[in-house]
Amino acid sequence: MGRGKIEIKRIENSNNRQVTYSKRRNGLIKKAKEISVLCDAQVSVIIFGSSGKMHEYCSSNTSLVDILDQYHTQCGKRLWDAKHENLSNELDRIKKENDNLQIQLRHLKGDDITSLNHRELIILEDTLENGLACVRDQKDEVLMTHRRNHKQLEEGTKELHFYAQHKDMMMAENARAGNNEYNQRMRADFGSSAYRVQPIQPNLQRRF
Amino acid sequence: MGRGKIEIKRIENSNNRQVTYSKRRNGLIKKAKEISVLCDAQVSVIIFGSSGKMHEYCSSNTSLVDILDQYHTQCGKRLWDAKHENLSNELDRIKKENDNLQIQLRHLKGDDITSLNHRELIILEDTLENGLACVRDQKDEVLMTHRRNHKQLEEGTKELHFYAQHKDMMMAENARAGNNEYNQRMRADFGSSAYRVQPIQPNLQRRF
DNA sequence: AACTATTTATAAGA
DNA sequence: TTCTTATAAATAGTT
Repeated sequence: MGRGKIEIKRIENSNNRQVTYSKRRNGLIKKAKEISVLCDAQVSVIIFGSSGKMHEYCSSNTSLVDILDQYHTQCGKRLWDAKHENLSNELDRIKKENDNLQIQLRHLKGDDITSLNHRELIILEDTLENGLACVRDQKDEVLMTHRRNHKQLEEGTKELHFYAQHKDMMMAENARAGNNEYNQRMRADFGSSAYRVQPIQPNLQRRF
Repeated sequence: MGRGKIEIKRIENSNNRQVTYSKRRNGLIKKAKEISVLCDAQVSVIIFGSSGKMHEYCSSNTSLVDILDQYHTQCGKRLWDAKHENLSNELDRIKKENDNLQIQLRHLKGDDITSLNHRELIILEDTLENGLACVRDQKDEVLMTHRRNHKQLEEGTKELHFYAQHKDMMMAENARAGNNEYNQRMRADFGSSAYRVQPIQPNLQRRF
């Protein structure tokens, strides 16, 4: 449609090609608009020229995302690349796993167990008994550790009292002998952190 | 371009609209092919008619996915990224929930509890005791139901024996009296499923 | 689905 | 690029 007929094959003259591209691109988009209005159709046209620049048309009653959604629904092709598919599958898998865990958890808490048979109830009971035993052991363990710490603390205190008494005696004796250097060393030793009584830690207090 | 000029607005006659759609759709796709060949362009055309059926053209040197990738690169519009992001977020959320459940579950089974403090151990112990109580109640319940069923079965059997004895007596008596019609009816009655002893169901047997 | 009178698109030239 | 215009192509209405 023009001054002369042309063959439909790549236009070798780059200038001509660019001009034709520009004209026909407008024509194509005009046609797309027309069909969408005349026939109430949803149309998407995306064109990249050889320069790489993009031009797009999408009918007014919709959006490219809508159209691609429909595309996906209708032909089942996996446009939403591998990433999407993988994510989607993993989500499904994890949701199922989640449901399973929820059920197990409820069973262990004694909920929703009316559907279980005798064998399953026995397994559940065993699991709970075992868990309970472990928890009680651990509770004992924590208690013992606490007692041990407490005892050590008391022994430390006794020792401190012993040294303190000792110090008083020695200092009194040395004061009489005029040995001031010794007194200073003793003061320094007993003032150091190694012999200082630590208060019980607040978080330990809270635990018991 | 036809016998008469038309206004570019929705064709109200549905038959005309359908015909025009079909013609113009072919025209559009032909034009798309031509521009892609003549000008070395990448073209994608997607059309949904009012019936909802899809038609598609994509230039031969490429694919829709390629074109959408380029679209994405070039205009930075998110298109399906929003969806991707949603999926990704949900996946993270559910994974976290899953981890939590796994930890709770392990704790209830008595695993990984060395990090728990005394207060937490007590809560865990309570939960386990409560669960155990529920499970034992349910076990009892199942057992009682079974016993009740068993008893009913036994009573049924006794009853059957009574009728069977009764039948023998009656038949003997009637045989002496030559009443064959009565005997036949009795045999039919006691042979019917209503009085047949049901075997204990295999799945019930397996449960106990 | 074919036909065809007309309209529309566009190739080549300016 | 844009305008012009001769001509090819598309298509509206008809059969």
